[in-house]
Amino acid sequence: MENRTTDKACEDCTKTKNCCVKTCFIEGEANIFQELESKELEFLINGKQQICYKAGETIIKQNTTSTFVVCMKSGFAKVYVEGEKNKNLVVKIAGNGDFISGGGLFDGNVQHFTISALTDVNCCLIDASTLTKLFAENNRFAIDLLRNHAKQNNYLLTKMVNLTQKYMPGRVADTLLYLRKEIYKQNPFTTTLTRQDLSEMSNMTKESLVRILHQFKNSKLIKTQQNTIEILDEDSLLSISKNG
Amino acid sequence: MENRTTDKACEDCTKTKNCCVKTCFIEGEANIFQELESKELEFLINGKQQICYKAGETIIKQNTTSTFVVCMKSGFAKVYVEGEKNKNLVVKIAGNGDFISGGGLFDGNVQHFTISALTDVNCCLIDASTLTKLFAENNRFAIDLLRNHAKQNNYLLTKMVNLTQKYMPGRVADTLLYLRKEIYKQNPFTTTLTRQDLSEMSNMTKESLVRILHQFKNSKLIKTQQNTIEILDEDSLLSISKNG
DNA sequence: GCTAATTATTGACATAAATCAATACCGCAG
DNA sequence: CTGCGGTATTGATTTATGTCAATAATTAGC
Repeated sequence: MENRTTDKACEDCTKTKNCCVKTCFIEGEANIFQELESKELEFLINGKQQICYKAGETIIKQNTTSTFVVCMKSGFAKVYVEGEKNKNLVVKIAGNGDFISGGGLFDGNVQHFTISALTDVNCCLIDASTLTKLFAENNRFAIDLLRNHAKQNNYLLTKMVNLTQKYMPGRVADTLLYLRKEIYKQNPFTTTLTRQDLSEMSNMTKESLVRILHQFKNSKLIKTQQNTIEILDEDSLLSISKNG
Repeated sequence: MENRTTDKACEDCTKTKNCCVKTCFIEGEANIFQELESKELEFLINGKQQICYKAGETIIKQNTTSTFVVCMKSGFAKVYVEGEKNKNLVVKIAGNGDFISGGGLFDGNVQHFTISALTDVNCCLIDASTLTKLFAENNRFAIDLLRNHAKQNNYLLTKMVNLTQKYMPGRVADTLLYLRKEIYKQNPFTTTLTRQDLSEMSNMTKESLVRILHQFKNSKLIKTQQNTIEILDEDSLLSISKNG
């Protein structure tokens, strides 16, 4: 838990205690706090730590023990598993409002993935014990947490099938569509992900990824300029994703 | 939910209402009911259906809508995702006491995998609404369910990395060790899984699986006789699993 | 108990994708 | 502006694994 920095936004948040949980997680993927009453939120807020990370910093390190759950306030982070032989598998990109549980929570407290900041990241660390204490008062909150876990489960299942049963072009198409639709939500999107990162999302070498991007470019499916990618023919990418 | 049969065990259970949840899930993987009080168990038992399936029958079909959670009482079932092009991926084998949630529970009620009986199976179907009603009375139960989901999550994460980052021998070694340690829990074990099933657990073609088994046999790592497999050199298999 | 139908095994070949290697490009420190 | 470290791109080659095809071995039906 080294590498902490405190910027202006964090100071503001500490002062008002009104920023992170209460205000910032309304729109997120999980929207996990919607069921909480004010006093319950207050309880959470008192227990949390709001931390800022610089791009490149490690937020959670795989195989370390911790009981924190990460709530993203701003910025993007990559969630990945470090395999043997220096091979990583990027599981997902976490963005605004995402609630990254799983890991060791409720299961031994050992983190099963590393989370690393792609941009400057402002996030909260909430201790698991704070969460579980709330269950007694508000069981709908437990259901929300379960829903978050179930979604994650189904996401992993789908990803596993995609990675094992599709050829490279299909996997790259998946990665591009995921970034466009789920993460950046705009069409020419600019990313801080390197080709290496993209290849680790798509389960292939960086050389293979580059070649596929080149093919897509030649076929007028996408346009690329350094780290800016524009999807020109979404329908074709979708059909490639469905394995053509 | 067709193909229901009722055998003696089920009749007994219906009479006594003391069999499935209360008695049979003490030793299971999840042991999800340990936190429940008697009257809460009674509530569950009243809402459940105890069903017997014959080997080969489908218990849950992917992409159908249902709100059931499956609790295995006896027998084995395979849990698999049906991908495109008739390619399946066997995610896990469910055995005695296993609690198979995930699927659509808390997330749209659409099943994300198929469960099919490998042997005759005796199991309970419990409606999700029955479970969630219990949360209000007993929040530790929610935590147990969360733990079950978290374990499943971490299992999927590990499996995903294994399937994508290991060569075939490593994947087959994983499959054999999994069956021996987690499922059958004895050394010469006899399985009803076909080579096709084994290959779908290991993400390869049946031909490749057969070849690897043959290699293992030649190297004196295992002994096979039809559907009975004996692991002779567990240490070597473990080292192959760690990628050699 | 015998034929039909699955399932398992083995071999020859094709190919998707990794590896190795070389060069080109870019951002940054001086 | 200039050289340096990392990132990106492209090509040549190797290799792991799938596909196709033929045969053997089991299991199931009559």
